[in-house]
Amino acid sequence: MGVLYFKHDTRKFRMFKEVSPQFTFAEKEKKTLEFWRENDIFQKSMEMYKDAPSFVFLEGPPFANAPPGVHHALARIMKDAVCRYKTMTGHYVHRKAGWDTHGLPVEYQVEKQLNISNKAELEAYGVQNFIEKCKENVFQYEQDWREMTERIGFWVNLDEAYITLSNDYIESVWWVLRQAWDKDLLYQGHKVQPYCYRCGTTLANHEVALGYQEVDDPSIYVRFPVKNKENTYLLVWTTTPWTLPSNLAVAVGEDYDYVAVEDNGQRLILGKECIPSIFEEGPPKIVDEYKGTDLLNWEYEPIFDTGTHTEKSHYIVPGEFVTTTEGSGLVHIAPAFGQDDYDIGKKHNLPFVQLVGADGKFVPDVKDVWSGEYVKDADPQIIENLNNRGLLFKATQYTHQYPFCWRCDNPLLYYARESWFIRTTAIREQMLQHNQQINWYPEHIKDGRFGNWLENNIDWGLSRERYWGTPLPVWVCDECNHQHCVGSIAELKALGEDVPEDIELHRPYIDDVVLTCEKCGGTMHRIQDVIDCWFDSGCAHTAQWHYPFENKELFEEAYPPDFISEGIDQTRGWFYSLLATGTLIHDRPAYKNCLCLELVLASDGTKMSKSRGNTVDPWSILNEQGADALRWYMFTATPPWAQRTFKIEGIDEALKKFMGTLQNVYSFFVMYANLEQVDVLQDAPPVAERATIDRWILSRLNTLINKVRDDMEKYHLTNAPRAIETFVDDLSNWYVRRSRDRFWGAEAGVDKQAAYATLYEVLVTVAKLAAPFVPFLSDELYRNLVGSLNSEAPMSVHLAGFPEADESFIDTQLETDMDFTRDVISMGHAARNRSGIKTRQPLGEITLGGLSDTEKETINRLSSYVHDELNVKEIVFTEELDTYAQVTLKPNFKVLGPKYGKGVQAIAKALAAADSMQLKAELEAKGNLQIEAAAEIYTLEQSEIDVQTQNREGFFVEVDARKFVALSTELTHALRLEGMARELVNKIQNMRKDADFNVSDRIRLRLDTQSELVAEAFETHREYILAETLTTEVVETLSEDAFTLEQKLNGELATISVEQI
RNA sequence: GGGCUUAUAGCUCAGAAGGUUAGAGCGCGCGCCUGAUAAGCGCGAGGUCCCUGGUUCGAUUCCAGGUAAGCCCA
Repeated sequence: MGVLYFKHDTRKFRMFKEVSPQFTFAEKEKKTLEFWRENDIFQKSMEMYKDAPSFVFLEGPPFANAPPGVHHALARIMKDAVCRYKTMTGHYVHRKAGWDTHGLPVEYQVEKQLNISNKAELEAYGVQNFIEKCKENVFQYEQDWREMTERIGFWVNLDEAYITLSNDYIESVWWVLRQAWDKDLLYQGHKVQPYCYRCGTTLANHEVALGYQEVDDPSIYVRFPVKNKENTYLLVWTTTPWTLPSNLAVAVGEDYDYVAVEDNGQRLILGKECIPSIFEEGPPKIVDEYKGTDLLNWEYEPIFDTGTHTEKSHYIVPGEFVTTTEGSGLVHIAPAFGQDDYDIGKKHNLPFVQLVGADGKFVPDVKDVWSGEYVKDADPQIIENLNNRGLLFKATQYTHQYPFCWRCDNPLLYYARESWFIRTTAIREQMLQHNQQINWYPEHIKDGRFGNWLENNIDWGLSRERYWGTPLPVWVCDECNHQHCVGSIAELKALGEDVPEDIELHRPYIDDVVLTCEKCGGTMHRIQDVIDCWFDSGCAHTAQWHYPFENKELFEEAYPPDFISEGIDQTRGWFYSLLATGTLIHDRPAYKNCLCLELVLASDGTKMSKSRGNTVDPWSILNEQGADALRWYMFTATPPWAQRTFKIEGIDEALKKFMGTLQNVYSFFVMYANLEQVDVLQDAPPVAERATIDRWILSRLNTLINKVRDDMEKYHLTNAPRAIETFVDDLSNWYVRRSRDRFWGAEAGVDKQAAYATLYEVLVTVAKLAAPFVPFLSDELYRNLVGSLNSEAPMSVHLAGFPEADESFIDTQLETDMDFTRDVISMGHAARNRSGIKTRQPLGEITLGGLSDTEKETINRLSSYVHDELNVKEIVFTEELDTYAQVTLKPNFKVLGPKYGKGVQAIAKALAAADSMQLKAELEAKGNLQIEAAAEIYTLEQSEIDVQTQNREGFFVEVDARKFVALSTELTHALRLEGMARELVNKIQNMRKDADFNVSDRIRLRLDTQSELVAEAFETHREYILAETLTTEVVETLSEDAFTLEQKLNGELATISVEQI
């Protein structure tokens, strides 16, 4: 590894690099990127902490089959700030990049690209060709991702990324599955799942959620003839007529009331509460009543031929899910379709009748005309058939939410399929325990959304009947049905026949591998399924290291990862899959800190989507305003876990408000330090000897350091930069504004040196504090400020340590005092505004009222700021509040509430009714006052009373809740002269600028006026005017080239000429 | 339908172990400044703290029930 430090050999006075006023942040950032690249700054930042405590960030792998959007940028920015902060606080930060590659979304894209729409066409195209296309597809936009990642400043190890399609990764996933197998947690079962016949696959839950649509389905009531009860029918409701041929039972609610009613000479059995919704034209005659339990085991005639079975079927069973809020209170049960149905079937040992094939069509066994028909198309025929046979009672339409395949938009069928499962229910308790050990940001995820999800855990349906994924490594013996789960490539080769040395662990290659059965010596073939790609990424904590085949030590150190961060939608996705696998194989939490990110909405507050056309291309921002502005906006506008509406104006604001201000303070500093040739490292006075305002800003700075560190340790990535922003505003608009003349033109000396040293220290520290958030700008500042002076310092801010507060600089009292003083000044400004007298005109006196003794002291101590800011000669305190303000007395509720309870309201009323000034006088005279309220006498101490002030008519007074600031607007002749002098300075300065003089140019000045006031002002304040304007000569005549203007000064005329010397 | 979250100024957000005059930035209006400024500064107007009940001397804050929005799940 190369040099870590700046490369100066000598320490002598150095200039800072000039800061050009012509720039764009985006351009400057590109140069910084180059610097990082050329000097391997990222690698160095890892290298230098090689032996430091490690901090492991685990990257949630994105798919590179679509270009990255702003929400990806959000995630990467958050991840980066944490990693940079951890690096700067002395950690070796693992941050391997990762790519997610498997899964149905990829297959779907490739199918579209190849114009394939079902499995048969795909098989015809060739599985091998198909998966090769998938491989290409998943890296289609990798370059975009890399470029965005780099440009945005996300330091992540892209060159050693883990990739879920690699053999190494798959092998680790196999190993994980084998662990589950050995613990008997991997099993084959039957489960009703949402199934798309077109795609030929079951869908994961979150996929189902993508496709709910409101549709009209048939809603029919069917008569099931009851056995042994003449002319009696069960009235059964369904919205899926196509499942009726597979009906095997009817469920009732045991506690519900049922009735037999007479209808057209027939007796119909139905739920009592269902009568109004079914018989809209009027209630029928009730001829009998039953409890649900009375109906149990009643048998009925099958309405379709379901074949012959040994198991009993077609009778009434109890069902907890039965409701009477819709339907008839009698629920049709077809165990092959619907989870509740399946469970009932299992419980009551019903036969399993599935008259629908995997292609979504009725199987040929169905004797009726709709054999071979797609089930949804058969609905009308079935209804007609029932009608013809007199079994249909009523048919209407029913509008409800029904899931559709998000890929092909076909309705999903709930359909029992053979599937492989991980018995996560067996490790639920451990998962819950581990969840308790995770720090969630925001906290409520732990016991809210995520905790609830874990509580309701069901076994993980793992298998997918697809092509592009990690193959499920289970082989089955053709002879004896023995099953075996392979856990490594070595094992595969040991058990397999002629396994190619470089076998690729994907279909179709892996399907060709035949194993020899350990039990019977027979031939074993792999089951055809691949696994849920959530399982892939869920193994990342382990598989990214190719553990346990490699990196054993590294893994031990790196598990569990310290930090992950993804969208909150990953609660049931990656957050869960990591925890499940982590619990399964390591029985430890899978991560320590999880930062959940909320959705990024478009500027109109709706979801960003391509179809709406309201997406934002990150590049449009990166090229325009730059990465730092985007980052700053992301951090400060909204907490990461709150939904944000993405507004470009917000980025402009970040640019102006924060970056612009910081940049300006920085260029101000560099400009004058160079101009005045100040060696800031030389003779920096001890802090205790510096000016009050220096000590103030240094106190603020060190308080800020504590705050930022504290926030960052708690992953409050919004509070920290917001605090920095406030600080920078104070720095610019108070420290620099109030100290400007100490930097420019002041005599060399301790105070000037102190000002430069202070501002320098502050800027360097701010650069470091801001480095995790705005890595570009902060590095530029740092490199110029530090690199120009100090050859011993690390060559980038990202190699420098994070600031640590020097507690001895923190003076909380001073900070509070300054706040108070600024508050008074602000009120003074308001009063001046009202008076309409501009700040440049000095005023004689300002009167402050309502201040405590300590507050008066504070103002006295910091009086120079009040004088300067408000341009007043004297500060006067008064006790006569009522001269300037209306005064009311209020009880101090916080104190008196607990003391008198109900009495406070009465006291408040009494105080309001009484004469405030009289009471106040009494209070001041005696130290307390007595008041009668609600027939009781209360004695109130001074501390129990709040004296409040309100504005009294009069435009020069500014009042807040308890104090006021009043300006004396009387102008004496002396004040007028001084105001005029400042007016002169102002005009001359403007002329210097208009004439394009350099800041440090000395000038000759000519003043020609008939106004006695102007002439007198000039004479009286001659020295001041000349000094301010760098005038060395005042002359009667000037050359013709001199810049001359006729000016109006507070209404007086004068002709002013200036000329460079 | 269930779970979780959110609701404070036109917009984006702070905030308060419950205390009676609720803050900031942007935007808007007025003014100032124009030799640090992708300009800056100051000041001002702008609020039923979503609604309804309850607890309390006192609720925007706590509790319950609604309403609306979002996410997740059905």
